[in-house]
Amino acid sequence: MTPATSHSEQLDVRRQVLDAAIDIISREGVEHVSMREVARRAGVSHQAPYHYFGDRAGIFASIAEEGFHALTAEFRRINTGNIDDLVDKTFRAYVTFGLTHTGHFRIMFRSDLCGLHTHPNTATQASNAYEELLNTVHLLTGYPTDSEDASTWASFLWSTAHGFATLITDGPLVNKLPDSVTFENHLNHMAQLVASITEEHVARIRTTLPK
Amino acid sequence: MTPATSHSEQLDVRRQVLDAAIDIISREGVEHVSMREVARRAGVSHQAPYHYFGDRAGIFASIAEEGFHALTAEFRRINTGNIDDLVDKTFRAYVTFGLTHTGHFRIMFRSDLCGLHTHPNTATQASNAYEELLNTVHLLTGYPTDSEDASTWASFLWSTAHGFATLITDGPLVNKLPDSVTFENHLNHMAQLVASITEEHVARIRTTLPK
DNA sequence: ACAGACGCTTGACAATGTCAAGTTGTACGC
DNA sequence: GCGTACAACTTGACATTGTCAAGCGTCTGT
Repeated sequence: MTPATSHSEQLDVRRQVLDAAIDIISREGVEHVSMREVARRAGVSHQAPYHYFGDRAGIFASIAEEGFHALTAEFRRINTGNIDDLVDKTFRAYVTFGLTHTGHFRIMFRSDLCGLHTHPNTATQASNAYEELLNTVHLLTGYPTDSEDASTWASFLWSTAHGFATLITDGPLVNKLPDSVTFENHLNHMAQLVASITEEHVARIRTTLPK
Repeated sequence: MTPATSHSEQLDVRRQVLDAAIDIISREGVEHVSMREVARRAGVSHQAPYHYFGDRAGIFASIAEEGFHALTAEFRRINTGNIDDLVDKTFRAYVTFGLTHTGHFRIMFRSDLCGLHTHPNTATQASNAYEELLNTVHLLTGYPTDSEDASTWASFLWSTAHGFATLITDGPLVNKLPDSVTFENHLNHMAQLVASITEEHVARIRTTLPK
């Protein structure tokens, strides 16, 4: 309709398309994201999104890229602060991220929606997140970041937090708790369990392999 | 074309539709499952699947139902056998299930595809799996299956295995391992880590809370 | 002044999910 | 033996979708 050429609106369309998609994903699920609906919400024609994202997978790749970038920042913030309770903080941060950025989270691990090797920028951001988690493991255990032990530990931490966040956001787990248990309580107990279990093990490693 | 009324083909269409969908999901991802394609593969008209499943979500609900049923059977088999190495066996069984039944696994935790409260049979099977895992926790720790501690532990085991399986089947994790680490190795180390970490903690609980 | 890019738009196409309305065989009550 | 009812489909239609193709106006550099 209107030409919409004012400078302040230049990149607005890209942002609005992304936000529309993120909103739909978090409310209704990935399947309800359509090119034409996000275009409609951004107030542009059904082909405008193609200019910025190439195709539907391109939108998802951009969302995943944002997501990994934000997650990396969280990990880094934790690692560069007070390093007490690293496991507890990282676990909570991951789960909280999944709950507060559901629109991103639901995309980030869907290789069928945005193949990492066809979207290298997304792959880079995913790598960065994993690298930062290896750093967490290093701070926690002392293992060098390129060691096999470190990758096992990083997988353990990521898997545990990822599994919990997934089951909470999408899975059948949340309804299966005893009535007395609120979600907050459950998260607290899980974070505590993972942290204590991990730190016991780390302490034992440190005594058998001193320095 | 042909009438196809022989008795042996009575429920064949239902099965063939399901198998076609499962095959597509595991090979190409959920998004590539279409009513018309599964009908085509089953050799029937594009409306035939509606007779058995109602709508697209109905197909996914049936697949998830099968998946939870099979997973429950695995858990039960482990719990009723030799109860040594319960954690290791359960972890491996879960991850192996995800890898060998990818078509089912990718659906089972997608509430956007088949809402559990609109598909009660699926919800029942999901509950059964969780109950059996609570039983695992009971055998492992002695906690009563309806206790808060048991649900925390069940969530821990499920989350860890689920997260790992998800990251391996769909996530960016698998490419991030050091070159020297094969998948088999990684699974072995993870299973061992989770098992040892858990059993250390269980042993400590048992000494502080005797009997 | 003008070529080319950027940021869109309009138009078309095949494919999809689903509603509505048949059609065909089989089972069962009477 | 016949009608009714149901199961297991089929055919047809419709709006909506992802994407290709081509066009249009505005800015930018030369």
